[in-house]
Amino acid sequence: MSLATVADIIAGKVPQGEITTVKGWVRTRRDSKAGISFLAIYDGSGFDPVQAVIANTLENYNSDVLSLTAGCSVAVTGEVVASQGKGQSFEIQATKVEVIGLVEDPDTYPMAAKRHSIEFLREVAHLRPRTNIIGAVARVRNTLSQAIHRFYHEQGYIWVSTPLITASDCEGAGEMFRVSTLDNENLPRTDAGNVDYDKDFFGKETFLTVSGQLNAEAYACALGKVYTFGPTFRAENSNTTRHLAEFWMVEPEIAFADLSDAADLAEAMLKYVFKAVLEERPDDMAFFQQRVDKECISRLEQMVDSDFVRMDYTDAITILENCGKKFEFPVSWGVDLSSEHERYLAEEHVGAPVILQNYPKDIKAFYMRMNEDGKTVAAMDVLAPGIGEIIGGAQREERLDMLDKRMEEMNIDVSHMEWYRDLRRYGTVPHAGFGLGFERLVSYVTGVQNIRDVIPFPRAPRSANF
RNA sequence: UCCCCAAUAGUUCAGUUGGUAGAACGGCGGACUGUUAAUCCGUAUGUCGCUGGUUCGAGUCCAGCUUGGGGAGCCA
Repeated sequence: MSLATVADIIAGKVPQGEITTVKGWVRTRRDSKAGISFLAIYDGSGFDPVQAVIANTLENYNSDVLSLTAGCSVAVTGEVVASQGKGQSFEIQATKVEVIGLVEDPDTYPMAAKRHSIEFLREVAHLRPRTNIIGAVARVRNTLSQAIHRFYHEQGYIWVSTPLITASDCEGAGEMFRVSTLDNENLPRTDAGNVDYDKDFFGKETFLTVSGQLNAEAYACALGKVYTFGPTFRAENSNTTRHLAEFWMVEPEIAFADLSDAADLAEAMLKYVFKAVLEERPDDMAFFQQRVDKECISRLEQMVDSDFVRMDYTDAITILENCGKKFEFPVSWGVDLSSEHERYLAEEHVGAPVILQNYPKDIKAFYMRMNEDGKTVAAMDVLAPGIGEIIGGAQREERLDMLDKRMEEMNIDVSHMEWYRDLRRYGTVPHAGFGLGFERLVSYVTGVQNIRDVIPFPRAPRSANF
């Protein structure tokens, strides 16, 4: 007797005639008074449940089997046989049904109904992985995550674990969460009356990181090709379908590389992970295609086979100015593109993700490399239809004098940045990298529109439940 | 943070000019069937988000608040 997953049984990987046990949860029960019941059992191993056929001759048929409802946990033992019914190739002819855990009140079990709004499921985040859609999201998310690690590993990148607690308050990527062990009710004060962070755990002000990039640069300037993949925190009061206070980010950093190399890497990485999802999760993707977004599979298939469009910011402005469309925010060279502009470029003008490059220096961060024109920096954004910015990256300023000039222009406190300047003082090299918002990637791949539904327990302003 | 919309049964929703609460699904009971989110019959659902106001009377009108959704800004 063996223990098998639902996925292996319905895929025919368990030989017919073998006695096996599956452990999982009941999705539905259908009774036939002709003398049998059918249980659809899922265990998370794949999208489709396995059917267990249970004869009323089983000793606990009346006492246990007939009281099973959606959500009950069971262990079913029986012979794997070819199914007599339509809808599945293989099923289990049960010889034993063991009830592990009943649902104590089926009438109020939140997951019992057939259809739920995605908003309701958000309120029961501890139970929603039991649904088809959130289960599928979890598997696709895992596949994307594994594929990202595999991609960088195969390309010779080192995975660097950058710190989540940081003292750099000038990363410029947004508001930060304070990390402190001080007693808020009784804060220590300096003679001048300010909070005395010398008394705090780290002896200085500390925060949760908004990006691992600066630390990743240090390792790239020693190990060549590195990446970070971990959680990131932004205390911005953003209430949208594409922002989280806690999200995961993939940040590769490449030494001896320029902007074009970073764009090449972004394109290759996206194609690699799209291909992995298409190959490894056809069951879940078929569900998303049927119920969430008709285009989700064809979109990925097209992208795997086509070159991404690359466009300079300056050319994008010309396109927007001449497209004849009225925008709420007027377009001219030097403005930061807003959602409507990015949407037009990605969704209407190109109809696919587009890589925008070489932005005006005044709308970008201090560490981005100044171009020869003195007006633009070697920055890039990957804009995805329906999502917007999915990747933001740049070639880093490797020239110390230029870096200092930019930090001065942007009023950045250099005192925390000496270590970062050292990277330019001791054997500096051109290098480049980008940040990929992992949840935005999951959202793009699955077609699930709200970012709060592609992370297990979303954290957002006024929302940190479970 | 700003703009718009919503809140009624476990869930998804309907509820007319203000007159005392309804359907479907799910649950429960039964019928029927190698069933496929089965089908058919029966049955119970409830602090109408909260507080106040208008009114003889408020799920319905008004104000404030709370929560949720969409859009914008910020960004990944």
